[in-house]
Amino acid sequence: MNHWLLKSEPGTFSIADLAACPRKTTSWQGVRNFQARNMLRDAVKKGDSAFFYHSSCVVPGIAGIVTISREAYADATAFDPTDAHYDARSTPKDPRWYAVDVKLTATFDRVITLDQLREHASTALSDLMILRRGNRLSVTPVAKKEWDFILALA
DNA sequence: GCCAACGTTGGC
DNA sequence: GCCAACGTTGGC
Repeated sequence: MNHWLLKSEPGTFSIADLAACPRKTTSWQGVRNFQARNMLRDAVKKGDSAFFYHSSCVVPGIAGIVTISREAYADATAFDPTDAHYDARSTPKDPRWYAVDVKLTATFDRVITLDQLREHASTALSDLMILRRGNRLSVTPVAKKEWDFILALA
């Protein structure tokens, strides 16, 4: 079982929005970056856990945990001309973009803030992608050691 | 709103 | 295949 970190802008879709979804489950769609797509399509497996990260907001940080409840399938938003994530180059026969389903399994009482994570940037979390300069990937792997360390901060 | 740090596109 | 231009992300 692998671990991941998924970014979402709470102004667009927050952990509270996920909590309000039926079965606390939603389709994680709209990823339009090839590196992130490759991870979603090839590496993210059913049963994997992921941190739910709030980005581009007042207090960026990890707000909770989701589990992958369905592995990669074609991202339908790419086929919808009225959708903000429409991509004419993606077709049902030859999908360019993929989604997975995630289910909310934990909401932290307090967000583990980016500042908190940074306190360990030169020690336990020195390899954490989210702390790397200029990192923009919306799907990044989290090593088991890092995962356990971060969990202890919650 | 600014800006650094990318990723993507397209002309050549 | 190179690379300039452009677009996007995301913290501040």
